[in-house]
Amino acid sequence: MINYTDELRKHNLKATPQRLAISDALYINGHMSIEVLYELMLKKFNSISLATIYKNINLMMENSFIQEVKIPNAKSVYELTKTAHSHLVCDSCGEVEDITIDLDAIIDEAKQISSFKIDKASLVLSGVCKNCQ
Amino acid sequence: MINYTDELRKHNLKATPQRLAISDALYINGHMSIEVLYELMLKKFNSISLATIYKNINLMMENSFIQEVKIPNAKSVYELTKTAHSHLVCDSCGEVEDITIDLDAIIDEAKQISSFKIDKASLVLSGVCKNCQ
DNA sequence: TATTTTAAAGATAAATATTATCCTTTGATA
DNA sequence: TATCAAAGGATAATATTTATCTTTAAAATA
Ligand SMILES: [Mn+2]
Ligand SMILES: [Mn+2]
Ligand SMILES: [Zn+2]
Ligand SMILES: [Zn+2]
Repeated sequence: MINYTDELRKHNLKATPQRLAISDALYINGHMSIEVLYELMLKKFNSISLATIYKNINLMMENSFIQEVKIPNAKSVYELTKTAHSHLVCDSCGEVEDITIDLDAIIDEAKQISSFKIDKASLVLSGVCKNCQ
Repeated sequence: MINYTDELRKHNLKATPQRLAISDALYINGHMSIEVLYELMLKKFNSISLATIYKNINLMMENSFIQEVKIPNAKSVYELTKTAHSHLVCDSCGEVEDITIDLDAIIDEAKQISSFKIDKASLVLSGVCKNCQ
Protein backbone atom coordinates (compact mmCIF):
# COMPACT_ATOMS: atom_id res chain seq x y z
CA MET A 1 0.00 0.00 0.00
CA ILE A 2 1.59 3.18 -1.25
CA ASN A 3 1.32 6.50 0.53
CA TYR A 4 0.06 9.05 -1.95
CA THR A 5 0.42 12.11 0.27
CA ASP A 6 3.42 13.54 -1.54
CA GLU A 7 2.14 12.56 -4.95
CA LEU A 8 -1.13 14.39 -4.31
CA ARG A 9 0.70 17.48 -3.08
CA LYS A 10 2.89 17.51 -6.16
CA HIS A 11 -0.33 17.90 -8.11
CA ASN A 12 -1.54 20.72 -5.88
CA LEU A 13 -4.07 18.56 -4.13
CA LYS A 14 -4.44 18.45 -0.38
CA ALA A 15 -3.90 14.98 0.96
CA THR A 16 -7.24 14.23 2.57
CA PRO A 17 -8.16 10.75 3.77
CA GLN A 18 -10.76 10.53 1.01
CA ARG A 19 -8.21 11.37 -1.66
CA LEU A 20 -5.69 8.95 -0.26
CA ALA A 21 -8.33 6.24 -0.34
CA ILE A 22 -9.31 7.09 -3.92
CA SER A 23 -5.66 7.02 -4.96
CA ASP A 24 -5.18 3.70 -3.24
CA ALA A 25 -8.27 2.20 -4.81
CA LEU A 26 -7.12 3.26 -8.26
CA TYR A 27 -3.66 1.89 -7.58
CA ILE A 28 -5.05 -1.45 -6.52
CA ASN A 29 -7.84 -1.78 -9.07
CA GLY A 30 -6.22 -0.06 -12.01
CA HIS A 31 -9.30 1.31 -13.77
CA MET A 32 -12.56 2.20 -12.06
CA SER A 33 -15.86 3.78 -13.01
CA ILE A 34 -17.41 6.50 -10.88
CA GLU A 35 -20.08 4.23 -9.49
CA VAL A 36 -17.74 1.38 -8.62
CA LEU A 37 -15.35 3.80 -6.97
CA TYR A 38 -18.19 5.31 -4.97
CA GLU A 39 -19.42 1.92 -3.79
CA LEU A 40 -15.92 1.03 -2.70
CA MET A 41 -15.34 4.32 -0.91
CA LEU A 42 -18.62 3.91 0.95
CA LYS A 43 -17.16 0.87 2.63
CA LYS A 44 -14.32 2.94 3.99
CA PHE A 45 -16.23 6.16 4.72
CA ASN A 46 -19.81 5.29 5.44
CA SER A 47 -20.98 8.85 4.91
CA ILE A 48 -18.85 9.93 1.98
CA SER A 49 -20.85 12.04 -0.44
CA LEU A 50 -21.13 11.16 -4.09
CA ALA A 51 -20.39 14.82 -4.71
CA THR A 52 -17.02 14.30 -3.08
CA ILE A 53 -16.25 11.59 -5.59
CA TYR A 54 -17.23 13.79 -8.52
CA LYS A 55 -15.42 16.85 -7.19
CA ASN A 56 -12.27 14.86 -6.64
CA ILE A 57 -12.38 13.05 -9.95
CA ASN A 58 -12.79 16.37 -11.74
CA LEU A 59 -10.10 18.15 -9.78
CA MET A 60 -7.69 15.25 -10.07
CA MET A 61 -8.23 15.24 -13.82
CA GLU A 62 -7.65 18.97 -14.09
CA ASN A 63 -4.40 18.51 -12.21
CA SER A 64 -3.42 15.49 -14.29
CA PHE A 65 -3.24 13.25 -11.27
CA ILE A 66 -5.66 10.87 -12.93
CA GLN A 67 -6.90 10.28 -16.47
CA GLU A 68 -10.22 9.34 -17.97
CA VAL A 69 -10.41 6.38 -20.33
CA LYS A 70 -13.38 6.44 -22.67
CA ILE A 71 -14.52 3.01 -23.73
CA PRO A 72 -16.83 2.05 -26.60
CA ASN A 73 -20.27 0.98 -25.37
CA ALA A 74 -19.38 1.39 -21.73
CA LYS A 75 -18.96 3.95 -19.01
CA SER A 76 -15.70 5.80 -18.64
CA VAL A 77 -13.13 4.53 -16.21
CA TYR A 78 -10.41 6.46 -14.41
CA GLU A 79 -6.84 5.61 -13.62
CA LEU A 80 -3.77 7.13 -12.02
CA THR A 81 -1.74 9.02 -14.59
CA LYS A 82 1.24 7.06 -15.80
CA THR A 83 3.37 6.85 -18.91
CA ALA A 84 1.33 6.88 -22.09
CA HIS A 85 -0.24 3.55 -22.92
CA SER A 86 -3.16 1.99 -24.74
CA HIS A 87 -6.02 -0.16 -23.52
CA LEU A 88 -7.52 -3.56 -24.09
CA VAL A 89 -11.20 -3.97 -23.25
CA CYS A 90 -13.08 -7.22 -22.96
CA ASP A 91 -16.48 -7.01 -24.66
CA SER A 92 -17.67 -9.88 -22.53
CA CYS A 93 -16.75 -8.96 -18.96
CA GLY A 94 -15.74 -5.33 -19.32
CA GLU A 95 -12.25 -5.88 -17.98
CA VAL A 96 -9.84 -3.08 -18.90
CA GLU A 97 -6.16 -3.84 -19.23
CA ASP A 98 -3.15 -1.72 -20.02
CA ILE A 99 -1.04 -2.44 -23.05
CA THR A 100 2.02 -0.58 -24.17
CA ILE A 101 2.39 -0.28 -27.90
CA ASP A 102 4.58 2.15 -29.73
CA LEU A 103 2.31 4.43 -31.76
CA ASP A 104 5.02 6.66 -33.19
CA ALA A 105 4.82 5.14 -36.64
CA ILE A 106 1.06 5.62 -36.68
CA ILE A 107 1.35 9.20 -35.50
CA ASP A 108 4.00 9.96 -38.11
CA GLU A 109 1.81 8.53 -40.81
CA ALA A 110 -1.12 10.61 -39.61
CA LYS A 111 1.01 13.73 -39.63
CA GLN A 112 1.98 13.09 -43.21
CA ILE A 113 -1.47 12.45 -44.60
CA SER A 114 -3.27 15.15 -42.63
CA SER A 115 -2.77 18.84 -41.96
CA PHE A 116 -3.13 18.43 -38.20
CA LYS A 117 -0.44 19.09 -35.66
CA ILE A 118 -0.83 15.87 -33.68
CA ASP A 119 0.31 15.50 -30.09
CA LYS A 120 -1.67 12.70 -28.54
CA ALA A 121 -2.99 9.30 -29.53
CA SER A 122 -5.69 7.37 -27.76
CA LEU A 123 -6.05 3.73 -28.71
CA VAL A 124 -8.59 1.27 -27.33
CA LEU A 125 -8.56 -2.30 -28.57
CA SER A 126 -11.68 -4.39 -28.04
CA GLY A 127 -11.98 -8.12 -27.91
CA VAL A 128 -12.29 -11.02 -25.51
CA CYS A 129 -9.99 -11.53 -22.57
CA LYS A 130 -8.23 -14.76 -21.73
CA ASN A 131 -10.73 -15.54 -19.03
CA CYS A 132 -13.81 -15.08 -21.21
CA GLN A 133 -12.55 -16.99 -24.24
CA MET B 1 -28.58 15.07 -51.27
CA ILE B 2 -28.80 11.31 -51.01
CA ASN B 3 -32.04 9.44 -50.42
CA TYR B 4 -31.56 7.17 -47.44
CA THR B 5 -34.86 5.34 -47.68
CA ASP B 6 -33.41 2.06 -48.91
CA GLU B 7 -30.38 2.29 -46.69
CA LEU B 8 -32.56 2.71 -43.61
CA ARG B 9 -34.75 -0.22 -44.61
CA LYS B 10 -31.72 -2.41 -45.09
CA HIS B 11 -31.01 -1.78 -41.45
CA ASN B 12 -34.59 -2.64 -40.43
CA LEU B 13 -35.49 0.96 -39.82
CA LYS B 14 -38.65 2.56 -41.16
CA ALA B 15 -37.89 5.48 -43.40
CA THR B 16 -39.58 8.29 -41.55
CA PRO B 17 -39.04 11.93 -42.50
CA GLN B 18 -37.20 12.45 -39.20
CA ARG B 19 -34.82 9.60 -39.88
CA LEU B 20 -34.20 10.72 -43.41
CA ALA B 21 -33.36 14.17 -42.08
CA ILE B 22 -31.02 12.76 -39.44
CA SER B 23 -29.30 10.63 -42.06
CA ASP B 24 -28.94 13.60 -44.32
CA ALA B 25 -27.57 15.80 -41.56
CA LEU B 26 -24.97 13.19 -40.67
CA TYR B 27 -24.06 12.78 -44.30
CA ILE B 28 -23.57 16.49 -44.73
CA ASN B 29 -21.92 17.28 -41.41
CA GLY B 30 -19.97 14.09 -40.89
CA HIS B 31 -19.91 13.94 -37.11
CA MET B 32 -22.53 15.45 -34.83
CA SER B 33 -23.29 15.52 -31.12
CA ILE B 34 -26.79 14.86 -29.83
CA GLU B 35 -27.40 18.49 -28.97
CA VAL B 36 -26.14 19.88 -32.26
CA LEU B 37 -28.20 17.33 -34.16
CA TYR B 38 -31.26 18.25 -32.13
CA GLU B 39 -30.81 21.96 -32.78
CA LEU B 40 -30.48 21.29 -36.48
CA MET B 41 -33.50 19.02 -36.62
CA LEU B 42 -35.59 21.62 -34.84
CA LYS B 43 -35.10 23.90 -37.81
CA LYS B 44 -36.63 21.29 -40.08
CA PHE B 45 -39.30 19.95 -37.70
CA ASN B 46 -40.27 22.70 -35.33
CA SER B 47 -41.93 20.26 -32.94
CA ILE B 48 -39.54 17.32 -33.07
CA SER B 49 -39.05 15.82 -29.64
CA LEU B 50 -35.64 15.38 -28.10
CA ALA B 51 -36.82 11.88 -27.22
CA THR B 52 -37.15 11.18 -30.92
CA ILE B 53 -33.50 12.08 -31.38
CA TYR B 54 -32.41 9.81 -28.55
CA LYS B 55 -34.65 6.94 -29.60
CA ASN B 56 -33.38 7.12 -33.15
CA ILE B 57 -29.73 7.48 -32.23
CA ASN B 58 -30.02 4.44 -29.98
CA LEU B 59 -31.94 2.35 -32.49
CA MET B 60 -29.67 3.34 -35.35
CA MET B 61 -26.67 2.34 -33.28
CA GLU B 62 -28.20 -1.02 -32.38
CA ASN B 63 -28.80 -1.64 -36.06
CA SER B 64 -25.32 -0.45 -37.00
CA PHE B 65 -26.66 2.29 -39.22
CA ILE B 66 -24.62 4.81 -37.27
CA GLN B 67 -21.66 4.69 -34.89
CA GLU B 68 -20.70 6.59 -31.80
CA VAL B 69 -17.27 8.21 -31.60
CA LYS B 70 -16.04 8.85 -28.08
CA ILE B 71 -13.70 11.78 -27.84
CA PRO B 72 -11.35 12.73 -24.99
CA ASN B 73 -12.61 15.73 -23.02
CA ALA B 74 -15.65 16.21 -25.22
CA LYS B 75 -19.10 14.88 -25.87
CA SER B 76 -19.61 11.91 -28.13
CA VAL B 77 -20.40 12.48 -31.77
CA TYR B 78 -22.24 10.18 -34.16
CA GLU B 79 -21.65 9.34 -37.78
CA LEU B 80 -23.05 7.14 -40.52
CA THR B 81 -21.41 3.73 -40.45
CA LYS B 82 -18.72 3.38 -43.07
CA THR B 83 -15.54 1.41 -43.57
CA ALA B 84 -13.37 1.32 -40.45
CA HIS B 85 -11.37 4.46 -39.91
CA SER B 86 -9.74 6.55 -37.21
CA HIS B 87 -10.30 10.12 -36.10
CA LEU B 88 -8.47 13.38 -35.74
CA VAL B 89 -9.80 15.84 -33.18
CA CYS B 90 -8.83 19.47 -32.85
CA ASP B 91 -8.31 20.42 -29.21
CA SER B 92 -8.91 24.02 -30.13
CA CYS B 93 -12.13 24.06 -32.13
CA GLY B 94 -13.43 20.55 -31.58
CA GLU B 95 -13.47 19.68 -35.26
CA VAL B 96 -13.56 15.93 -35.90
CA GLU B 97 -12.07 14.58 -39.09
CA ASP B 98 -11.78 11.10 -40.54
CA ILE B 99 -8.41 9.59 -41.22
CA THR B 100 -7.71 6.19 -42.65
CA ILE B 101 -4.67 4.48 -41.22
CA ASP B 102 -3.88 0.81 -41.42
CA LEU B 103 -3.86 -0.53 -37.87
CA ASP B 104 -3.18 -4.16 -38.73
CA ALA B 105 0.42 -4.05 -37.59
CA ILE B 106 -0.65 -2.53 -34.29
CA ILE B 107 -3.37 -5.11 -33.81
CA ASP B 108 -0.97 -7.93 -34.62
CA GLU B 109 1.49 -6.63 -32.10
CA ALA B 110 -1.23 -6.37 -29.48
CA LYS B 111 -2.29 -9.94 -30.17
CA GLN B 112 1.24 -11.13 -29.63
CA ILE B 113 1.94 -9.36 -26.38
CA SER B 114 -1.50 -9.92 -24.82
CA SER B 115 -3.76 -12.89 -24.27
CA PHE B 116 -6.80 -11.09 -25.72
CA LYS B 117 -8.62 -12.12 -28.84
CA ILE B 118 -8.76 -8.69 -30.50
CA ASP B 119 -11.31 -7.75 -33.13
CA LYS B 120 -11.62 -4.00 -33.11
CA ALA B 121 -9.39 -0.98 -32.75
CA SER B 122 -10.50 2.53 -31.95
CA LEU B 123 -7.97 5.29 -32.49
CA VAL B 124 -8.45 8.98 -31.80
CA LEU B 125 -5.61 11.38 -32.50
CA SER B 126 -5.71 14.77 -30.85
CA GLY B 127 -4.00 17.94 -31.92
CA VAL B 128 -4.62 21.20 -33.68
CA CYS B 129 -6.28 21.45 -37.05
CA LYS B 130 -4.94 23.44 -39.99
CA ASN B 131 -7.38 26.24 -39.35
CA CYS B 132 -6.49 26.68 -35.68
CA GLN B 133 -2.72 26.52 -36.05
C1' DT C 1 -56.46 1.88 -53.46
C1' DA C 2 -58.55 1.04 -48.85
C1' DT C 3 -57.74 -1.39 -44.76
C1' DT C 4 -55.04 -3.21 -41.12
C1' DT C 5 -51.13 -3.56 -38.36
C1' DT C 6 -47.23 -2.11 -36.12
C1' DA C 7 -43.74 0.96 -35.28
C1' DA C 8 -42.49 5.72 -34.64
C1' DA C 9 -43.45 10.53 -33.23
C1' DG C 10 -44.58 13.87 -29.84
C1' DA C 11 -45.51 15.27 -25.14
C1' DT C 12 -44.12 14.74 -20.93
C1' DA C 13 -43.00 12.24 -16.68
C1' DA C 14 -39.49 9.63 -14.57
C1' DA C 15 -35.06 8.14 -13.76
C1' DT C 16 -29.97 8.95 -13.91
C1' DA C 17 -26.06 11.48 -13.89
C1' DT C 18 -23.56 15.53 -12.81
C1' DT C 19 -22.82 20.05 -10.85
C1' DA C 20 -23.71 23.89 -7.62
C1' DT C 21 -24.50 25.76 -3.08
C1' DC C 22 -24.10 26.29 1.70
C1' DC C 23 -22.40 25.27 5.98
C1' DT C 24 -19.10 22.59 8.73
C1' DT C 25 -14.73 20.44 9.17
C1' DT C 26 -9.95 19.92 8.41
C1' DG C 27 -5.24 20.01 6.16
C1' DA C 28 -1.45 23.05 5.53
C1' DT C 29 1.27 26.81 7.00
C1' DA C 30 3.26 29.71 10.19
C1' DT D 1 -1.89 26.35 18.70
C1' DA D 2 -4.12 29.80 15.66
C1' DT D 3 -5.34 31.02 11.01
C1' DC D 4 -7.27 30.34 6.64
C1' DA D 5 -8.18 28.44 2.34
C1' DA D 6 -9.76 24.38 0.74
C1' DA D 7 -12.39 20.11 1.09
C1' DG D 8 -16.19 17.30 2.89
C1' DG D 9 -21.13 16.30 3.59
C1' DA D 10 -25.91 17.26 2.76
C1' DT D 11 -28.78 18.38 -0.49
C1' DA D 12 -30.78 21.37 -4.12
C1' DA D 13 -30.42 22.35 -8.85
C1' DT D 14 -29.22 21.08 -13.66
C1' DA D 15 -28.38 18.23 -17.20
C1' DT D 16 -28.82 14.04 -19.58
C1' DT D 17 -31.18 9.97 -20.84
C1' DT D 18 -34.99 6.80 -20.70
C1' DA D 19 -39.83 5.37 -20.07
C1' DT D 20 -44.72 5.85 -20.75
C1' DC D 21 -48.80 6.96 -23.07
C1' DT D 22 -51.49 8.65 -26.81
C1' DT D 23 -51.62 10.02 -31.58
C1' DT D 24 -49.88 9.59 -36.15
C1' DA D 25 -48.13 7.47 -40.07
C1' DA D 26 -45.16 3.92 -42.62
C1' DA D 27 -45.50 -0.47 -44.52
C1' DA D 28 -47.82 -4.61 -45.43
C1' DT D 29 -51.81 -6.69 -47.43
C1' DA D 30 -56.45 -7.49 -48.86
MN1 LIG E 1 -4.64 2.34 -18.24
MN1 LIG F 1 -15.64 9.24 -38.70
ZN1 LIG G 1 -13.52 -10.91 -20.17
ZN1 LIG H 1 -9.40 23.56 -34.95
